[in-house]
Amino acid sequence: MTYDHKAIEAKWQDRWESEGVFHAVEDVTRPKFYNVAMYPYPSGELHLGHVRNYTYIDLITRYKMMQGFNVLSPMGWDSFGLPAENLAIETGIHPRISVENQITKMKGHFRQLGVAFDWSRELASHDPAYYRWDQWLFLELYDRGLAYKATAPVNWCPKDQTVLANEQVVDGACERCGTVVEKRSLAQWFFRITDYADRLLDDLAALDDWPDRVRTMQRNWIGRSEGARFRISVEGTSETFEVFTTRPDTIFGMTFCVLAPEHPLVEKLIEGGENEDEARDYIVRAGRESEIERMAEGDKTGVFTGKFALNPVNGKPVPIWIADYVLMSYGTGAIMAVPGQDQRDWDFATKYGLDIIRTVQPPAEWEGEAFLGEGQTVNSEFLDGLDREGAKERILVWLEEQGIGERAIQYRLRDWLISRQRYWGCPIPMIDCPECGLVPVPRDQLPVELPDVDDYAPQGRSPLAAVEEWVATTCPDCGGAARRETDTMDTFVDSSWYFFRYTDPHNDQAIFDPDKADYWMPLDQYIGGVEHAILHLLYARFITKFLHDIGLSTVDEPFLRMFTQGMLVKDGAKMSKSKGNVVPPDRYYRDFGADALRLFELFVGPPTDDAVWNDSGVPGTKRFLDRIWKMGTTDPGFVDREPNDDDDRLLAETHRTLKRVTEDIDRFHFNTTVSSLMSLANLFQEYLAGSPREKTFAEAYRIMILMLAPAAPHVTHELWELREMGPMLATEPWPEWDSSLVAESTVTMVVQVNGKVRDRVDVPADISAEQAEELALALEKVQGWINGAVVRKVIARPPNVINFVVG
RNA sequence: GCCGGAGUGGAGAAAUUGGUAAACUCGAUGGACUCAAAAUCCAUUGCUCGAGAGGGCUUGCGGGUUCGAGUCCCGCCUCCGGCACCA
Repeated sequence: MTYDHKAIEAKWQDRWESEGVFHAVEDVTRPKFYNVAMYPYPSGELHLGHVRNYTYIDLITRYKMMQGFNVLSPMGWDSFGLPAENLAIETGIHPRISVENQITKMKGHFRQLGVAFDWSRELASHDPAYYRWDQWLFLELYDRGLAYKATAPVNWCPKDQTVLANEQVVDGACERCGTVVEKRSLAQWFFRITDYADRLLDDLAALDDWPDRVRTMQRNWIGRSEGARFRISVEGTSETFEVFTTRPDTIFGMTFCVLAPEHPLVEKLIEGGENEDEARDYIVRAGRESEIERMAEGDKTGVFTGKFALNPVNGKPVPIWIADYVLMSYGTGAIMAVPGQDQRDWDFATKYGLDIIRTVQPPAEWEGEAFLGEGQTVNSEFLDGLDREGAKERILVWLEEQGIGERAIQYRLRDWLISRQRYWGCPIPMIDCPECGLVPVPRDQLPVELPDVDDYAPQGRSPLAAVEEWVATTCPDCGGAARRETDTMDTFVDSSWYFFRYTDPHNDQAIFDPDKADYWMPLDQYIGGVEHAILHLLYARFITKFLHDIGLSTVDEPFLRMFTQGMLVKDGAKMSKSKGNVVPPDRYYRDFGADALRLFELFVGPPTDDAVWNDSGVPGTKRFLDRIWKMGTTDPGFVDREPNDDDDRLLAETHRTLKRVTEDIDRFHFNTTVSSLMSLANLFQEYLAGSPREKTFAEAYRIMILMLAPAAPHVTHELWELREMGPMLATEPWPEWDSSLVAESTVTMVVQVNGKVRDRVDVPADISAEQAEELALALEKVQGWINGAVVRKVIARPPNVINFVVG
């Protein structure tokens, strides 16, 4: 017996839409619940991996709604970006057209899955009505000095012909296409996220409902180091350079200094020197190599500048070297090298025959290598005898007194490089005027719309640069001829604030109404892939803090509770379009229905873990739904009799299941939610096979339908209506369990002898230790195992277990 | 190298606090129904010794704590993820 899933599912999808069941309106009389799944890139296909995520978000939406919350669950599109643009290069079709087609397709998929979204708030980042506010946000950042243009060595992807943010370089390669990135020195736009490094780090501590691994990843990414920054002068000149160190206590062990090849002082140091040619040669080579190539060589390389630096503590001259193991992008691009206490400096010193002075006393048996452990400070004049912390404190005070340096905190986090030399993104709203310099586009001229181009192919500059009539403009300040910025923004700018826009998606006067944002923010639940643990989640936190600082948001953390779901794996790889192993859900909709598919995706394993797709699972969950359907539709009527033990047990088990299911949903154990419901259905089946059904069954069945509703909404809505159990199920309150029914009256007690299970016996739940012992000792098997020996000890944990220790 | 997480039957897995290891589902085997098949229903299904009654073993490996360990502690192995010349 099977139900007509096609007809039923289509019917309820229509009803939910036409009755606006999931349309959310601010309502101060009810607690709100803001529930968001990360907005997807509109790839056109919703595959089984996506289905898993959206089933989770939908289950929560429906469950919270039944619990009486005013739930907002919106959906939108991360529609700018490279995939659409690359498709345009291939086909010549404008990305807007392909993206909008794909959005239509995907909306159809969401509908077929029965996901409860509030479509009235739909947004798309490629829509000028949306990206206008990206540009506005950019200008707000610019006004406060948090958006700036600077020339710096940047990561360049030669395949995609664009720069990449630090976060988008994985193992030295482009995150998108896997091409090894090159270093290039280019003038680019940055957001000064490093200004927020401290807050981004400190506030992680309060995000208790985030997965620990995500918080750890962010903490490591921000990478806070405490130490000192101080100036070192170059012997025989008036030049100085600055270094950062976490070990100022080892300053007496500085036997040389190293500058990054890109360091601005390098040119002055080598010019006219004995080593000039060799040094120039080295700098050119280092500049050509990617970071991977540098590291692949293994061996550290460098070249002597010919100049000496003076150690500020004792005036001793030490050679200044250039080496690419010092990075221009971290700290000051220059270091004091202390080979005695730093392995990298040790390697370099031994290779080039430089001095090594130990300033921390290693253990007696210590041989070779830098010593990084704790020990007494030695060879360090006024620091001698102090431990690490004592020496650190002492030298910091000394450096500050001398006016040479100060305490400093250094972050691994770099500023966020947001410009891209690509077409399909939000134009940066700036104008370059030969007279006035960089001038922001006045806010009343926003949006700066993306013009059409003939050729999307990247050529090392944005395709926009070829659109002369667009680039040529007038300066808003002086009215003279000027040119527009042709780079577009990283799409992570679009996604760093879209959850604010959902709260007021149609506002054309402001980015959003702060009162509306105040009602909905922060998100009560955010769900997405762990691959966004650093990029998107860090950027979104940064922009939220900024919106807070300029008075638009009352919250400075956007996501109260974060959930990262596992991936769906097939043929040993994550299910994704780029891996070519996606399974579209269509066949499952057709053969088994969305409810069966949803149920299996919930059942397949713990939501946080990766799950392996198994094709025979969906028929299994469909069988389960068919059984539920059969129980509810083939009704022989109820016999009029007093409830018996079977009825009592049925109701009690139903309430126990209700408790378990409620708690499991609350802690995101959706797989056991489903298995509990299956177990209960098995009991129903057993009950129905026994004595004729009494009206207790109707109550148990009603609770079953309510519990199943968030997971399998279509078939449960139909049953609810068919059996005339009430108005629309979606808005029915979540049931509450009766604790007197949940409590067990009889428990199976395990009887152990020397820790081994020897028998089991049913006992009253409130049995005393004495009674339990008496009862257990009387058991034949137990007697057999004790066999006359002395019982030395009895551990009774009634009513669960009793253990006789025999000697 | 550093920082996380994981390892349980043929498969996915379960076991909120240290108290019946393997719930639930898939798969497999046998049976009922059927002319037959599908569907459905019933039974068996961790390994092992035993004709049976029943016993022994079992949560990556080796130790430990405990009356009792998948769960806690110590030492390993393997896999996955993140970071990685970050001074």
